[in-house]
Amino acid sequence: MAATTRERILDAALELIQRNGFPGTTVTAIEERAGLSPGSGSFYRHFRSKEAVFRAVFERELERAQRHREEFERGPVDEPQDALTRRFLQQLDYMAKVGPLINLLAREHGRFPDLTSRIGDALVDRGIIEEAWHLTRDLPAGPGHGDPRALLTVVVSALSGYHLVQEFFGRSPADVAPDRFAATLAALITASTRDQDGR
Amino acid sequence: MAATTRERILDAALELIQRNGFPGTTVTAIEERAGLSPGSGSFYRHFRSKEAVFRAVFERELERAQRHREEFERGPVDEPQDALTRRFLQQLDYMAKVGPLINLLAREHGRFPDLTSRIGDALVDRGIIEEAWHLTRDLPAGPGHGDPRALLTVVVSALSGYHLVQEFFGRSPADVAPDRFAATLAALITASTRDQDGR
DNA sequence: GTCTATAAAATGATAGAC
DNA sequence: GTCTATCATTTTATAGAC
Repeated sequence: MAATTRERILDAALELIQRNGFPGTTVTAIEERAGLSPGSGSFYRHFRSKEAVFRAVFERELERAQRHREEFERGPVDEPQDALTRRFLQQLDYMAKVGPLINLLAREHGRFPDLTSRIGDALVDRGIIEEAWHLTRDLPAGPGHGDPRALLTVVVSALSGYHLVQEFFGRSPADVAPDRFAATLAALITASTRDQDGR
Repeated sequence: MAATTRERILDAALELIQRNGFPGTTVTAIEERAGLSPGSGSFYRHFRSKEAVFRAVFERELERAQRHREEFERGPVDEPQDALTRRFLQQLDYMAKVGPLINLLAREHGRFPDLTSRIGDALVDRGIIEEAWHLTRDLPAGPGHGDPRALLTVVVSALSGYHLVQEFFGRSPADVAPDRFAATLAALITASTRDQDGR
């Protein structure tokens, strides 16, 4: 443990920026939450500026996201029918773990465009690629649907939307729990695929 | 036309708060964008405080959202097969129209909890109810799926997610256009429903 | 590495002339 | 209803003692 001051500052900045945004977070508040004397300027022994700490927070969260994704990719997903459901639940779990990064994005997209596009690569694009991989593996005959790419878009949109609605409003659309949501999404995919297979 | 100063201030505040958030928007910047002398304080002849103008902006956007929804509900949706696709495209269009409100939410949820829950009622809950209504009407035998409520959650999540990803990153997941997305989502629903009907 | 003290700028808000 | 001028406060950031 033994968190260094630098780490406590990063924790404090992440927490506060998630809640209040970048302009809404003062250096004084960060110092206070990090256990430093508020207004003392001790912050500046560790970071050059407020923007510098934001970028450092961002980098740390992006690395965490990479690590979560790696352990996620090693997870066992080999069963035939329920594989999709479990896969979707894992994706939701992953989104919850990288929630801080998504919150930073939701608040500050536009302020630091360079960072925004890097989140896009890390979350959405890698999410798409990985989902494509698992869909082709988990479905009996692969995605037999007419437009596999659009199918991916639907899946990624549904997972993202479910997470974000929960994040913004504190509850899911229609108050349906994650497992119920995931099972229904999986059922839609498999039913449609079977249908298109011409059974 | 002939926008009053009050309306120009509301426009300026909406624009700036969407981009920079509430704490990131200064009264001076609002004045400048509204054609007033920046830093003059003329703003305060029209609004008591920065919070007051935020609330006024919010109310105006909420009223606009209600109006958009009313004309939306009067739209003709009576064809059998493509009705769902067109319905989903209308929903996406509606989300684009109430985009400002969604942006205010994404940025400032948590700062004004009373306003957040009102957006939730107006957008998500009314969206759910209306979607339920149209699903039961547009599908041949009604939603034959095993869990109609979870199906609604999937639909609303997918539509919300598609919109928000586009909002945050400037492009849809996997770069699939709205009509392709809507058609695929509709195909999923109808295929699944037929399947459950036991044909 | 943290503190006190403080500089320099920005910001929310007000007073009063026109 | 808008302007100039201004105030009080907050905020970013620095200097120097310990």
